[in-house]
Amino acid sequence: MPHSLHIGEVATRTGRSVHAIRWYEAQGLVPGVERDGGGRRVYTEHHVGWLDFMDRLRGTGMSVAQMRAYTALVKKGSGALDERRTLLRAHQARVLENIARWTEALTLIEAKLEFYDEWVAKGARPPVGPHRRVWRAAQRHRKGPQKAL
Amino acid sequence: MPHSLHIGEVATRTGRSVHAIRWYEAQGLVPGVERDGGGRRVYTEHHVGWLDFMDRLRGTGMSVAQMRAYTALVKKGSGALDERRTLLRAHQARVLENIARWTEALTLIEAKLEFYDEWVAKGARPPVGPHRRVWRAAQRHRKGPQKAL
DNA sequence: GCTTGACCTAGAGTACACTCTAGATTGTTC
DNA sequence: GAACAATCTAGAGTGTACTCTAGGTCAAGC
Repeated sequence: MPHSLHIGEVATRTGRSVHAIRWYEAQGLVPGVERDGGGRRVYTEHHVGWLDFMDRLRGTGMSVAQMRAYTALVKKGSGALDERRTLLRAHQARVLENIARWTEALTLIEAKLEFYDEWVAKGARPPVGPHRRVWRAAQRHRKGPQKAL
Repeated sequence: MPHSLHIGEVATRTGRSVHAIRWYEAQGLVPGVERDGGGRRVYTEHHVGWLDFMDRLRGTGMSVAQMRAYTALVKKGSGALDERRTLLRAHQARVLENIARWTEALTLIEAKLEFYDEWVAKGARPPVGPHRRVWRAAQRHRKGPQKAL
């Protein structure tokens, strides 16, 4: 007998607004939501876990459209396992790429901060030495246009 | 004598559209753009570098409003060095947080993929063992609501 | 049985960051 | 000097992901 929850509790537990949870359901991102006699949505722990996972996907830049596709595959059951794997692996690759991109940008930001620190310490703009070297090395890795996230 | 560029070349070099570059300028994100006799924007290598840096900031989730603030400080010159550092350090902290968040999500995605791999290999849904352990460990790290990016 | 709070639906509104259109001007090439 | 490409301005339109409003229903406590 799974303990059942109303939407308000789910909102508290997942840290999302009631509106957002209903909107997610309308977008096809929350399968298996039952209703009680009065027409109110009834959730279980399972839904809380699912919503948390959805947040992980969203929080790593997966679009709602892709989350919808993934959710649809999960609804299909074990027949769509391969497709589920493919979708998730594609996302994994994107996450890896993004971590790499963010890490590279971090190096640049750190170099700039060191440059500023030196500037403040010396009271004069330092020669653009190591800072600029880091920068140019980073530029070389930029093959083409980068889409923002 | 810095080689000068028109907006089209800058667009090609930075991988952004001509529209986007003009829009960035209108948003106060590109200081020091001169005009030629015919009213056309004239850029130098320096602007290309600046735009690339702006892309790094955008690509790591800095909002246009914050980029505008940073650009304004740069325009002010060495008097606003401290504020520049503060702003950039705050962004550095956000980038670090995000890398951590993405890395954590990656672990989860990997666990789910392993679970799927096992499922496919065995032909039956495996007991939710190590996969679920990783998951729960990750859940414990989630203190509260997480904003998507 | 009446108030109060949580819930319901449908749809409008918002924030952000572009992206594109229209109509005009400028510079170059034949 | 005509054609054509590239540029200009002002402003409208787009996509994404919510976020909120309006107007109503339902259930529990007094």
